[in-house]
Amino acid sequence: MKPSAAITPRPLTAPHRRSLQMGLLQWFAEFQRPLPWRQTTDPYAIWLSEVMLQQTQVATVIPYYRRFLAALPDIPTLAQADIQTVLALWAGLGYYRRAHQLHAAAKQIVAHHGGKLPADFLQLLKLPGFGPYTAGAVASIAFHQCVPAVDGNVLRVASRILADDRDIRAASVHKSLRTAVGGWVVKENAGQFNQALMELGATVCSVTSPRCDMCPVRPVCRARAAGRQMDFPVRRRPKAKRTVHLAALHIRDAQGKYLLAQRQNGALWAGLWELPAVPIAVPPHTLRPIIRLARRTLGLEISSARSAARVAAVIEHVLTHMHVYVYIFNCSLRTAQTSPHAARSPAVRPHAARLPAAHPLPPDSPYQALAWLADPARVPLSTLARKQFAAVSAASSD
DNA sequence: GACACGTGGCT
DNA sequence: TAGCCAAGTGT
Repeated sequence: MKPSAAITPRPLTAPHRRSLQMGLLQWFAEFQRPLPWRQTTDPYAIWLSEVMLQQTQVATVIPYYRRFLAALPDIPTLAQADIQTVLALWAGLGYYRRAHQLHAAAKQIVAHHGGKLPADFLQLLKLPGFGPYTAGAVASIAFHQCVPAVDGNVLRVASRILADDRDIRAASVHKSLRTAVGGWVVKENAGQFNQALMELGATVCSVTSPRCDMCPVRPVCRARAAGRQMDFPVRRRPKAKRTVHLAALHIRDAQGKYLLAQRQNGALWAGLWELPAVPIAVPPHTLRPIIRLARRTLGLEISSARSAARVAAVIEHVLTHMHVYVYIFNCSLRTAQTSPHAARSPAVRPHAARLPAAHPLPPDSPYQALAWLADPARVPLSTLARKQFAAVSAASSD
């Protein structure tokens, strides 16, 4: 059977929902791991554990959690502590923004909430470092609010229970699953229920080898019923990187200055400088076909005297979403354009215009400015641009 | 929606 | 081994 199109899975039936709730709570009561933050009802301690556990494994967190709580046992103490002290306690855990935000939130709590965590999901969400997960976890575990706490484990568990064939990586699917799980939460026992779901994901419903034989939720799991527990969650195959070819122009004036181009704001590499380049469909052999493109998209009149010039260097650069090949040509401008002249295009920014001899650009150019620069290192360069200059200087020293 | 952010563990 | 992933958030 062809996999169905990605649609919102139908909700659990009421009997299945009740079976899930009871099975999970009983299982959790019996089999939960005795973790330090499960021995407390202090909202601050619970908050601290939730922040430390973000993208960080339980075993790593435990010693940091103990040490931090011993040194800074409550919110006022944390709020008064020097940030250096906080960071020293966090050192080695990673994601240091969490420590800054924890500290900032403590200060806000002292200033605006009398030193106590607000006992409400939406209030918590306003504090630094509280996203939907942490606000849900603290609201339900510390304050018994009936809200879901959906982390990576819960996403996986819910995806399997519902046999959800949508891409688990999409934020829209996270949101949809948060809503679904919100309908499962046991009102009187929200904190226990949420922790049970996470614990199930961490210890039974694992990524690579779900142990369905010991799963309390097996009777309601649609993936298991179909014998397809390994088919969920569905992860979109990372899109194949598209390949982009660029012809870049290595142009120097009589003083040896480089002609550089500054990327448009909002574009890839926004505001950074590089050799002026034009996109081309296929790897080029000679400069000839580039000349017309340069005139149209860069406003540059390339001399046709060297139109048979070959590629001087090839750069390869890989980004998250594309594979870039840059073919560098050594070329020169027609004489009229090599002489300095003032910027007159509105596309040229004032500071660029102060640079010696900026060039005007067509309105739809991928660049916001062109300028002659003696030393490219003095302007911000993308990694790709650094490769360009490395290649150019290597080629010219041959 | 795509990325950056840190570190450790696993296949 | 080169990714992938772990109790995510902010931009």
